Amino acid sequence: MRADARTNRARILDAAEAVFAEGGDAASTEEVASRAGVGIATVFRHFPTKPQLLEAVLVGRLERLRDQAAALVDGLEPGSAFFDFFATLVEDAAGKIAIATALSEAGGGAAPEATRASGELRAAVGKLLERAIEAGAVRADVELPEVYALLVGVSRAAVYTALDANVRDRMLAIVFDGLRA
Amino acid sequence: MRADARTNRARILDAAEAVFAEGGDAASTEEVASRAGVGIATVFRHFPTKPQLLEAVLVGRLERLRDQAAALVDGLEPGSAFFDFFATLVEDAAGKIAIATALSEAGGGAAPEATRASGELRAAVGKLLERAIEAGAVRADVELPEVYALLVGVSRAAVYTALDANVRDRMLAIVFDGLRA
DNA sequence: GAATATAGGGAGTCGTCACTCCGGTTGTCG
DNA sequence: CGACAACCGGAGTGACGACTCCCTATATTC
Repeated sequence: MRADARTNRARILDAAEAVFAEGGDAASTEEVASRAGVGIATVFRHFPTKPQLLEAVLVGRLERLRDQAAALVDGLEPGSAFFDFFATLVEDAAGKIAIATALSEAGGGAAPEATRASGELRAAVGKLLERAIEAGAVRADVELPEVYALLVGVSRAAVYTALDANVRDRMLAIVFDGLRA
Repeated sequence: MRADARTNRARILDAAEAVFAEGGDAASTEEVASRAGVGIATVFRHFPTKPQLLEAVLVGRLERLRDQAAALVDGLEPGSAFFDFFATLVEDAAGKIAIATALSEAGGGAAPEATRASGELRAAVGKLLERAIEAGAVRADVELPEVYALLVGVSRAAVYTALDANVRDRMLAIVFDGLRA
């Protein structure tokens, strides 16, 4: 692969992430191309169909989240590691439709890479949850599926209602209380 | 207004509700028309633009929810009235993209009717919450905005993750615990 | 039951968007 | 530095969806 091809690919991915974060997947490919400073054909050469471009963005996001979660697993406090990850993710999701979509599109489509990445993130969150339960910071009868669902739901709420930070924190506090007591 | 016009209008609204519930607002107007058993032109005569059709569906849903909430206010137990409404709404939202959208689109667009209906629903939920707090079923420091945000979020989670009933109930239980303790 | 306004239907129109074709450009390797 | 392959860009193309035009059909009114 030639050098300019590699940098263009990266530029396209960055632009696509920004564009889809703002406009959702309804945003046009042409918008992505112009934001990346390349022609449309270049976008389609790197990602032959729009779903494939969306998948690439999705996988990037999921892997970054997975790495964040994995890094926190080896951190010090299991309890705050779990809650911090939860809160950070929701905070990041505000204004970024794509993150919420990334979370929930978990293997819904027939995109193998996305399914894999989603599974890995889920596993990383599972580890975080497990440690938090062992440390007594989360109720023992809480399981991964409902935690994941809450993560998805609260993220989407943050995206779709123009939530100011205050309300968002109060909402998180309620959910966290439910996870603890 | 002629009789057939009235029945056609109702048929279109019903069809639109079903179609948009399944496919989201990306579903085509032609699909709505054929499901209603009328021509496309008829749909456009009653609702001159697609946003207006969407708004009409939205207002219908919001008003029905508002009525449900209002009916529960005069019911017997304030605590279970609140939690029942919450649970019922989330249950109904599963598989119906439109309900979740209806909740969150709350005055986002410049649609006056929708804004009004959304405000009325919000007020009805507010009453429900107020009574529940007075009865000691919900913590006193909980306020409407975060409750509404949770309603939106949990509904969307139910829609976008293929949530089975079991996980959905466990998720609700966590949120309810957070609202109580 | 005839006259008339009102409503319906389906074949268009127009714009948009995903995707392609081909002539020009540029990195790379001997 | 020159030649070749890899890459780029932008003007197309085809499909699809929102919306319109106009002729036909039906409800209403006297």
